[in-house]
Amino acid sequence: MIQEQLRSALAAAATAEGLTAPDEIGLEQPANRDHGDWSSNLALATSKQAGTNPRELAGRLVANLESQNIAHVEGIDIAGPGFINFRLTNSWLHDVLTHVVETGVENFGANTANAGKTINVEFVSANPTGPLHAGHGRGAVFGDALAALLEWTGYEVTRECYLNDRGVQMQTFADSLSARKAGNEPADGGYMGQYIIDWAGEMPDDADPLEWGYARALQDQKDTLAALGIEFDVWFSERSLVENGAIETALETLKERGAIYDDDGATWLRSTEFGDDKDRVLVKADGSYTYLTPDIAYHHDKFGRAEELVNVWGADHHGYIPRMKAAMEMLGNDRDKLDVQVTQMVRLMRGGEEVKMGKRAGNIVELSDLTEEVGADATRFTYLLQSIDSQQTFDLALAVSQAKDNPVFFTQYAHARIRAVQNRAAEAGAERVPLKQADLSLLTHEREIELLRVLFGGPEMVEVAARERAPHRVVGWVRQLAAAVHSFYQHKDCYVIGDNVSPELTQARLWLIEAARIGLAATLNRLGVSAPDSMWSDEAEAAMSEGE
RNA sequence: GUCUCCGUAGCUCAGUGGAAGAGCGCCUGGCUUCGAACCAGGAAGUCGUAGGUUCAACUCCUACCGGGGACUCCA
Repeated sequence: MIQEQLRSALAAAATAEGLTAPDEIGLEQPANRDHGDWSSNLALATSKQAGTNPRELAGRLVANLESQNIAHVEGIDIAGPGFINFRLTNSWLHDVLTHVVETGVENFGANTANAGKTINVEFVSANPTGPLHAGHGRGAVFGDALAALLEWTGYEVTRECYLNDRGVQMQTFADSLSARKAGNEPADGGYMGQYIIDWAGEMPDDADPLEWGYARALQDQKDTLAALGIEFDVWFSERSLVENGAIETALETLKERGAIYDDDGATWLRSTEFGDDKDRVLVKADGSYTYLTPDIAYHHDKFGRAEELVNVWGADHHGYIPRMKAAMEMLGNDRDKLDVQVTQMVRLMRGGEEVKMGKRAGNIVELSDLTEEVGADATRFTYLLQSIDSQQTFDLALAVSQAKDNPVFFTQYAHARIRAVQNRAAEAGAERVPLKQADLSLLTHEREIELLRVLFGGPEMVEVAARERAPHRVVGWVRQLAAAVHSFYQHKDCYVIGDNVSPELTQARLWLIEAARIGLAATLNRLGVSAPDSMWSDEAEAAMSEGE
């Protein structure tokens, strides 16, 4: 690709000047087009080494670069403190179009940087004692999109959900169901939601409340997740850790390593020795485990199944990270291979007013209600709009609006518009010729070039987004591509078919929009959002054709 | 008090040490020939404050200010 060409040319120029170029020569696409298509800081980075000022060094480097006659380069300037700016002919972007079409929707943006590596992404992991709420939704969609993003870079990904299916909260849940079944209020600290009453009503008389309730809650969560297109490869039961002795084994191992001690009748983990701010109880004075203990065994188990682990946790669990990392280190795992992604809170708004109440669960809004109200596509896309590091305001009214201030609509509409043009071309008899026969050099309009420029950035976006564990970057990019599509589509000089458009130009533009469509569809697919061929609902379409 | 996330345009938020961004809102313009749920242009910034590192800091480091969250032998 173009970067490699430019980098090797820069490296050669540096060598000719007797300089040692940095391992990674700085090269970027300046935001400001006046600064050329590509810009390098090589002279700035090596001027000290050269013992001269950056601009003078840049002058010598440019003289050398010009003598190299680099492909696609039509001019090299020196700017500012000593940047070397390359101006390129459009031909380099025409190569991009070909490349995009060749990779197709399946492989657009994909790379193999992590091929052969296994990674386990654990997310949701909500107690199986009730429905998922809107807060879970953010972690659920983030985790699923992150998993897809990691697959995009070659990882073999396991999507996993941990089930806290033993312990006191399960008993509390069962007791609450029993109480409601008997027509009583749950005891203090019990589950008070309306769903407990509903479920108690469904529960057969002879059912074991704990087992029946567990199955009921789990099914509810699975249905909610399925409606969002989320499926797990592994549902990992905490009970299995008791049954196979993994918890006892982990405790034994920690004991052998001197990582635990007894005090006050309880067993403590020396987590302060590995970065925690206090030691943690593993076995309480009454002999039962704390929440942490099975979880340690669980994470240790995951390390046996994947090279790298990612956990998606809510902000309320951030304090839990140091003790888990400490425990993993004490069990001989690489703490840096456990990456915990923390999602900040979500506020739900509807037309400027905060939404706090759900239909069934009372003081929480259920994820299933949210999905039903705004649809799976808008739910996913909206959750993914922002970095998980920022608190989010999720506006339900905006998510369903059919206007460009709704990013979901704006982006999907770009895909539908391309389909509309392609259909119109087909109706007009403009059959797309094979790519090799199309004259892409006709694509010179500013809007066309901008589209190609954005498409070029796709693969790098994927690299960065995966490295940063940041699906929201994918969303940002696809919105940018959608904007470029709308801008191209709208421009009077950029019609794909028309009396003023030569058949050759029509062909080039048909391929251009197909490339853009590939970029949109590939990216939306990875985000788990559909790339529709039409924005009209079936009913609206039916109504229209009846009206004709 | 400790930990953590956030602080960038009026609002909601992007921003990978390199030359300040998007959408909304506001102002202006664009469908009597195409494809206006859209597009184009404009106004709007002490990047919380103060230091430090660097040729270069919104970005890294330190301290402070303001806001959210977490700090159980709960889960």
